[in-house]
Amino acid sequence: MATPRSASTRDAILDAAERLFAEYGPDNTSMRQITSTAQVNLSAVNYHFGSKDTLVQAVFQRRLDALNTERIEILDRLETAATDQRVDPSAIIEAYFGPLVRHACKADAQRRAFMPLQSLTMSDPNGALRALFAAERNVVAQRFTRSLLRSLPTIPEADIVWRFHFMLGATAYAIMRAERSGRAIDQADDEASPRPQDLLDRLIPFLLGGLCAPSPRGVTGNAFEPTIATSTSGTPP
Amino acid sequence: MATPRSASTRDAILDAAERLFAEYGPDNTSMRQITSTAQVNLSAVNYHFGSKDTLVQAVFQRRLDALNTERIEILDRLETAATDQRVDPSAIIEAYFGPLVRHACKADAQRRAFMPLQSLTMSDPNGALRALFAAERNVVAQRFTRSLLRSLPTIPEADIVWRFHFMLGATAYAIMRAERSGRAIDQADDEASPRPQDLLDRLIPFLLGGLCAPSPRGVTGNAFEPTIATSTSGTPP
DNA sequence: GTCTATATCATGATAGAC
DNA sequence: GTCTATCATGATATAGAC
Repeated sequence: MATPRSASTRDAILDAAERLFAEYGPDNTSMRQITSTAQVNLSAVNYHFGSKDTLVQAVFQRRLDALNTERIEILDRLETAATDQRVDPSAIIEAYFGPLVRHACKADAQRRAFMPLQSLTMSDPNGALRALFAAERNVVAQRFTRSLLRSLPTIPEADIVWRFHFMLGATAYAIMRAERSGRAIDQADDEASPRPQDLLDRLIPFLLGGLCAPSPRGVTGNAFEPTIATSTSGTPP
Repeated sequence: MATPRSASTRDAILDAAERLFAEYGPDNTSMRQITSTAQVNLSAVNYHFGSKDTLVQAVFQRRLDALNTERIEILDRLETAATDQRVDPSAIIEAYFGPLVRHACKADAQRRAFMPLQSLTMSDPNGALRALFAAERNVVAQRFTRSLLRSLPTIPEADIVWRFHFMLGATAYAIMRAERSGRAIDQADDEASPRPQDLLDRLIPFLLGGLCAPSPRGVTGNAFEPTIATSTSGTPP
């Protein structure tokens, strides 16, 4: 926000941190690893980001913004293309999870290994990260939840919200498995990463099947509600 | 294996480590925190477990063993109760994921907060843990995969295997969300934890719907195979 | 078996010259 | 803005008395 002069080293730090975080996780990545990988001075990270926590935050934020922008663009196109407002639910799911999977599996330009960010967000013990993302994630999640509601009028809203979380979990886990099989951050071949489309072909039918599953006996009571707020429901954690 | 004398302090360490790991993750838990919580000496953990890594391993192993034993017992009962070998698939899913969810949400005796172990296993950056669990997990996963195959003859085996992983991811994520909302490790009320049955009532239909979803166009080629090996398929990562 | 005391090391952050 | 040098802290692990 304040002093973006010499964006070069700043971005070098972000890129290096992103690679290393993807491989080892933020906790197991030292600032010295980051700065030596980025070939910048150790103090540069404190100068540009203030602290390691702020750097972690910035790394995640950068990718999350790009991801959500792409997701919203796709959904916009889908909704304007549909004559009525009933978009194919499979396309909605693809619009949300497709960019995530593709980003996660992408071999980035010269560097390899990209961050399965939301996967790591899941398991971070630092609550600050989660809180920071909650706001922005809710905006796009609400868009998608509303679109799914219109597309699947027979599914109760509470089920849509719950199952959206379940879908996220299934996808995140699948991404991690796919990423880990890529291994070895230092290898040079940029195209050996697992094909994201193969994973999506397996994943989307599962997600759609789960999303559209019949609700059992009367479990309409919102025992404890997930965190994506639609219009009515609050956020307990 | 070698020297189980004075199991008291050993178990105290395991219990304390389990609580703290669940709250902060193994990486963000120091041995000093563990030993002071367990009210044992710092050196005791090195004496009993050799290193911190071995302790982490032991903590996970203990719970995983109990979990798998329970799962197999339930599945055994289901299969002997069924006249033919076709068990209700919903019951099979419950047999696998029910104990996991219940364990994760359980308020343990005097202590509160239990570990969502497989959830953390997902995100551990240490490959050793994963490798260690792979063998034992495969044994029970194979049992369940075979049972699901008999129960759902129309679903291709490859889909069963893939979707088993997706189910694991959805469950792990849901557990983490439920656990995190429990918060605060030191509070005294043992029964305030989220009801596991409420979560299961939401989760099982989703899992069943995803598992039984129709397979789309011909994606029978095993592009990259998940790690649970049945009879025919290998394990690429 | 258990403890005190300590060795050894890596981390995040900062001070101050340039 | 960038660097060197350093601080203070907390980590795991070990040596050796009891």
